[in-house]
Amino acid sequence: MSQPYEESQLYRIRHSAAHVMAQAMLERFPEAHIAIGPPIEDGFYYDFDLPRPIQEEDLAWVEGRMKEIVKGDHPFSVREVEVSEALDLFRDQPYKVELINDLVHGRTDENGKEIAAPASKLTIYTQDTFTDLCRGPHVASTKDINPDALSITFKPPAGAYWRGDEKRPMLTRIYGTAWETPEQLADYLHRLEEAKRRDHRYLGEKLDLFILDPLVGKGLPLWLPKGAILRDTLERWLRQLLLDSGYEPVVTPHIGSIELYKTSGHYPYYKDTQYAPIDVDGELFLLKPMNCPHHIMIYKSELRSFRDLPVRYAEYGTVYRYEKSGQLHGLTRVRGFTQDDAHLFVTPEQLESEYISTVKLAQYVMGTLGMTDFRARVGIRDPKSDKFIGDDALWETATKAIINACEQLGLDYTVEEGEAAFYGPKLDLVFHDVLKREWQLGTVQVDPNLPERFELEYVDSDGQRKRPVMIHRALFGSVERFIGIMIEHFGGAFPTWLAPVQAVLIPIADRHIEYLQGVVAKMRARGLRVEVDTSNNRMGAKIAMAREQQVPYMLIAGDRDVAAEAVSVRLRTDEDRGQMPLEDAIAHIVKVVESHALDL
RNA sequence: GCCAUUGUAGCUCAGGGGCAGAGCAUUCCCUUGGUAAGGGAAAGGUCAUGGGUUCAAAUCCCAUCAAUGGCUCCA
Repeated sequence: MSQPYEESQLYRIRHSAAHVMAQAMLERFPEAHIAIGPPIEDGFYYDFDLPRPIQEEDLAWVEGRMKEIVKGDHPFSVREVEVSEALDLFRDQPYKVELINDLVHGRTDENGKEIAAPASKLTIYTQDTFTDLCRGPHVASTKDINPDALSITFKPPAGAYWRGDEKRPMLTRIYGTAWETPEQLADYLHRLEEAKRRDHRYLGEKLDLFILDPLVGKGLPLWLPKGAILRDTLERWLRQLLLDSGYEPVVTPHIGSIELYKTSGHYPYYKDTQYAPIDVDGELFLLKPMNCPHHIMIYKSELRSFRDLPVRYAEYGTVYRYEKSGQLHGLTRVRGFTQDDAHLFVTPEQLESEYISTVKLAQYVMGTLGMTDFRARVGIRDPKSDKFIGDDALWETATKAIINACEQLGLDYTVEEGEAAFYGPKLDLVFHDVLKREWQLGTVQVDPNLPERFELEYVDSDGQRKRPVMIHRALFGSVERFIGIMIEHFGGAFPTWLAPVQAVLIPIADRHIEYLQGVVAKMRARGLRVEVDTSNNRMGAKIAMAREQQVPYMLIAGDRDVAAEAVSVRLRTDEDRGQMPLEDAIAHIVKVVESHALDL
């Protein structure tokens, strides 16, 4: 288990399967050019430059042919060749020639990564009739690939730029998946199904949470009442938490003068993702792409004493960013979104402890929601890039403060170069969702640069004017994205305190409706969100529908319950709690809601 | 934005040059049923939009718009 993926048998199987796919593809498309085909998580792919678009029939044929080749028991043989021989071997394959030249001239490897030294020898692997430039490793023989644990038709073909560069040709990428046993393949396909069932776009519609309407505009979600109450509940909770933690709410407008963003330095960095400026009487305004400059101006509105610090301003700030149409995706990638944004202005001495308590707050918030599968990523600047402003000393102390905080918090963190914000280094909490995709949610950033640019000051105890440090932080990141991820995390079965409908009251016959309407009044008076199902369905159908909607509690009432001032309690988990006195049932649900419990 | 695919009722989808279809949802009627969907009827459509080919287009062709899977980028 501790063996790295790259050294595992599964990795070899997938790498070898990619070669088998390339062989079959070249049989189907003899004039195709082949690019690269590495193993990836859960499978492999190979990129091709094809003479025509690939059809489903082609994929089916190639998959069938792959299984034949695999059964053929062809050994994978490796041979070391001179550069000249390699160039000759692959003279009809321009992508391979480019790879060879980059390797021998010591520029980059097949992944586009820089390499330390030029390669003097190259290796080629051959199975059956197919030879590929490859560093290996491979399985001994094609028979080590289980034909019943192999599929390339499970996923549609995709476009991919040669070497990931949007200026280079668009190739056709064919994904495959391969496992050691058919059971593992079935398991994987089942996982994909499960991910589909949890997809927030599917659940968003099924649970009436939000819609995206082309007439409104793409990437601009509309929150339906049920989605809005969930969002509002989440926002109110965090707002109160922030008030309790010494934050002050502020409110800022949706557009701002372009001069503001030129001063902050945002303008050149965000140019590509901004909407065109709005001309108002000859003055240019931008739809707000971020909130920080506005909060800075609030800080600047009066002279600050060291006694005032830390100043903590929080806002649900809606920002607008132009995203290319192809990358819009449900709630997780939109063009107008709301950050749970806050900016803390602290003295250099306060930085570390304030930073630590901010990260702790983020951990508390995620812990309460039961979303705890995180990794910590420290993003520092890439010294070779010009994407980062400010001088080295400021960056160094800011970066040190973050690393120190991580150490003190005992976080398991990685440091990644080039991942910083343009104004300072940051710690991102990267969440792993059910598909094992990574999402940056919370971020806590140290910014020594904007205080410089805006000439922020405070008067210290010695009467001297000094420069504060800023912390930019968001715990959810984007409320839209966060809720999208939350929908998938819970599969729509939200903790009771967040569930749009917390209980459905189900009468067994119409004569029980009146009793349940009394129950509704009582529960609503306790702040619960409940509904009576007065539809003309049988009880079984009402239960099925409440289950579909993932309503946590179903309170059923018939003659026996009315007579006993009780309800029969059933949970969305199918657990039957039996008859409970009405007051007990209500008290239990109120307790679950107020404690933000994850269990019912 | 780029490559590929798709767009038919509110939703999920069938149909594929010659009368517009089903299930669920909606409305109404019957049924009043004790823990995963009782029965019947009605209503619902410029087949994404615009142009073209044809005696005839939802169906074939072109363009546009949107969605989906990827790539690149990102909260």
